[in-house]
Amino acid sequence: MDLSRFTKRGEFAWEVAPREAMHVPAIVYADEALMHAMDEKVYTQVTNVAKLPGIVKACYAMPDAHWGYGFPIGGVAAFDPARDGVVSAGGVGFDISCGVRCLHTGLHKEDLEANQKRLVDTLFERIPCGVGRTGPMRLRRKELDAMLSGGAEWAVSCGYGTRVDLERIEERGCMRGARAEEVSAQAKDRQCEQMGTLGSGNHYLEVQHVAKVFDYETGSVFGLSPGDIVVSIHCGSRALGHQIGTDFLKKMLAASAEYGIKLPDRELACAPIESPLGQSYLGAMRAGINCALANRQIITYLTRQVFADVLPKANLTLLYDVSHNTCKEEVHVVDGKRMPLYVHRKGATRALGPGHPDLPAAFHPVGQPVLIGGTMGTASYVLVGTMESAALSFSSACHGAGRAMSRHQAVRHWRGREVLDELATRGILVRSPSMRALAEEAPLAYKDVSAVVDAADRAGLARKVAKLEPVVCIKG
DNA sequence: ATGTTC
Repeated sequence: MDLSRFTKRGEFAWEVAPREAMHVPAIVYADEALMHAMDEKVYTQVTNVAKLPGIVKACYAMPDAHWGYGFPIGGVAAFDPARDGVVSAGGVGFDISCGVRCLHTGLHKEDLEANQKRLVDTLFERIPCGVGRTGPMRLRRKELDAMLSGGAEWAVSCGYGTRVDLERIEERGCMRGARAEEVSAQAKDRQCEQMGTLGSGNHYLEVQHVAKVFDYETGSVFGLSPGDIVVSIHCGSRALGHQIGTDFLKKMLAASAEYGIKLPDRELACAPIESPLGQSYLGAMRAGINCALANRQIITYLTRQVFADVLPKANLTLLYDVSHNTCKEEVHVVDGKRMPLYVHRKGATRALGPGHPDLPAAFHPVGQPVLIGGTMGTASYVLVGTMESAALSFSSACHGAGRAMSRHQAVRHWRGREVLDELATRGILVRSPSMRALAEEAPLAYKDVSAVVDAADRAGLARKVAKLEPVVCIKG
């Protein structure tokens, strides 16, 4: 990316002052090396979003930002409903409420040694993954609607976990204000057999060990010590979220003209928050959030069954479950005034600081666990939310490594079998229904997740707590 | 991300 258009604001923040139709500045958080390597499209997209009606304060890009549909992936933007602020389907993304859930196992690295192969094979056998795979249940319309209203709370009421799990899920497992009736029949039909499935692309289930702890005090509050075994699940709302995105993009494109919104890019199609279409999308999108929360809860249930068979000593309890593709109503301070805003986070993790009322009591002294998914060959990180991120990024941080190479390029560079074998020599056992998917997801097709996390840490978006390294990975 | 292109 050409840096000459940015003004440096400290070592890790780069600002574009409002120009042309921009209402607010655009700010990218990254170090100089990540800035140089960053997709040129991030500049175009982050400055385009700054032109949308009702945007407040600034449009942000996280250190892992790259080219997305309309908004960059790694983008954060907040809109004021009282000043014609908008909601955008492309600002949430197609995989509504894609997120990461991390589970303690109570096991230590040595406990795995004799069972690693059996564990990966059993997980692969029992956890449906890959394009179009169906899950362990088929929901009738009424049950599906209950799921869309209830999220993980619904899943627990069906026996997929306990109420203790809900405490450690964003929104306590249920996004309020969901409107199942705003979700199309097509979206529901596509989803009815997909609950409890991982999906494809960068989605995965990994068994990881805590390779390093940077902050022992917070690590102890999070229950993370060196050598501990954890399970991380990265997936979202499957076909349902994708269909909601497709349905509403079409409606928003037609409506943008009707509402007199001048779009800098058709992909930024949106509707005023206070309009019937804006409210309809928010209701459907919240139903999509509940679908993702329920999905991760059911996958957790399946994972617990696998551990009960393979490593019965294990006890899987939630550290936390947090999304990185949402639009949520939150109160933030802008120009010294507290106001309700609609915060879009697309490939950006909510990262609440210490004492925030939306956090469970256990996290009040330190802040929210911020779960950063890596690639199958590298590392994942657990960060903790800071007080200063409220002013820096509407309490948001990065979400992963971010792609450095397109899927198409990756397939030309590597063969899936090579990737699999190379990882196996490093002690990482991977299973996937698709060799092509493994080539697409080759670790080197991603940016260096450690550099991304360091930049987020140094910028003050969130602080490093622990580094997780994979042992076993199920990839869609 | 996605019944990997209505």
